[in-house]
Amino acid sequence: MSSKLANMTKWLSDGEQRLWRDFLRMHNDLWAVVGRDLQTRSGLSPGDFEVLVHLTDSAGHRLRVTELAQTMRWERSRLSHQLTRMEKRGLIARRDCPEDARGAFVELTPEGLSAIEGAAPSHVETVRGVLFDVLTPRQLESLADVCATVLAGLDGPAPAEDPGAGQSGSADPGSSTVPGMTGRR
Amino acid sequence: MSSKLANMTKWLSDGEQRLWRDFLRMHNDLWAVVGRDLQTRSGLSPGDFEVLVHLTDSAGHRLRVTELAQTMRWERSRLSHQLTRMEKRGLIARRDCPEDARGAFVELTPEGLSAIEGAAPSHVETVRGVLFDVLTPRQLESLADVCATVLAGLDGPAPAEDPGAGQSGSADPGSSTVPGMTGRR
DNA sequence: CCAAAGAAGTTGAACTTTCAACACTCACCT
DNA sequence: AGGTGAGTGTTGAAAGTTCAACTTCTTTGG
Repeated sequence: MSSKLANMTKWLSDGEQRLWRDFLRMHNDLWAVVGRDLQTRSGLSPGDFEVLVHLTDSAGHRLRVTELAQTMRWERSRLSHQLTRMEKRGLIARRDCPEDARGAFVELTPEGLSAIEGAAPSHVETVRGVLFDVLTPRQLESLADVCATVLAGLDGPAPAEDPGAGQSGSADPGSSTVPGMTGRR
Repeated sequence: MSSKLANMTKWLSDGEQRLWRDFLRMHNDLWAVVGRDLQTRSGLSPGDFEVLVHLTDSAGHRLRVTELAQTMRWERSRLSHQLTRMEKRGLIARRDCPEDARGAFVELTPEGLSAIEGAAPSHVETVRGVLFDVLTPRQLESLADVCATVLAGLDGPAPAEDPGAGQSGSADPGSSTVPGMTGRR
């Protein structure tokens, strides 16, 4: 038996392992704080808030369901359930789409608008408190750099196959009033 | 009197907003890849894997439930449900605790051990592929620094101003064979 | 024009996570 | 003793997520 060549794993070093755990834990704890703040101070779940953010950011405060799902990187089904719950609470409304009878618009209601306007200040404060206020400008720069690099690695690493993955222009017109999120789970 | 001081929000700048979104997206996408790999290549959920990691790391391959929950930062209830599912699949076993009749041990079974041994190589490979292979040593250093700072801020957020932010002994005996995680969700 | 393929959204069932009890045991106090 | 308060772990229901159909409409190609 030629014992070693084929499947040796290059394990993580101690430092790598610590970094990986810390990285996960950082997000975990940070997100827990932010999510709890949102929930308790505004009665919105992170999912609620994210939907409202994207609607607020969009022209006419309305979006096609699929477009919203792609922006949020949620499955359409998950979003549909979420929208049903939010519709029940009056935060959004569904509208028929004249151009494509299969489709539907999601529209921000006045209630939804005031909900996010009420939630945003405290949310921003929390985000500052856990991230922007504790890191130096240099650290923030590094973090931005790391994020960009990792995301680039995830978006375009066409390894060997899978023709249908091209996500080209990262059209993310970060715009108006309220800070954004991207889900978890 | 300065009229409008009370409730002005200091919003996020464009750059801050972009960083915040990218940060969340980075974790999101990265975690999606890692989780999917785990699930499809080993039949283990991230939760399964994390439980197994911590049991593998512990003396005697057994831990008290609360200890495990604290390490993982899961609620006891969530862990209990998770353990029930894993017990059904034979990955772990529950044992009575002689010292404290209220308590219980969770123990790694042979099946659990071989499950994680089978899963680990591919998992490590994936983690390298999305993180350690795409970042330079300098970037990794920065990231480690950022993680440490943010975590310190979350752990000991002395509400008022605290000049000497203590770096207490974060006793994390990162030890044996397998890389760790910390749960999402 | 019509059948087949495909896209948009929704739905129901299974699964996971959260939340609020619950049962049981321990530790302390008089 | 014996009562009370706290700690350990489990449970059931509600909320949220995933997965695989399914319905409806659009597009494509003969």
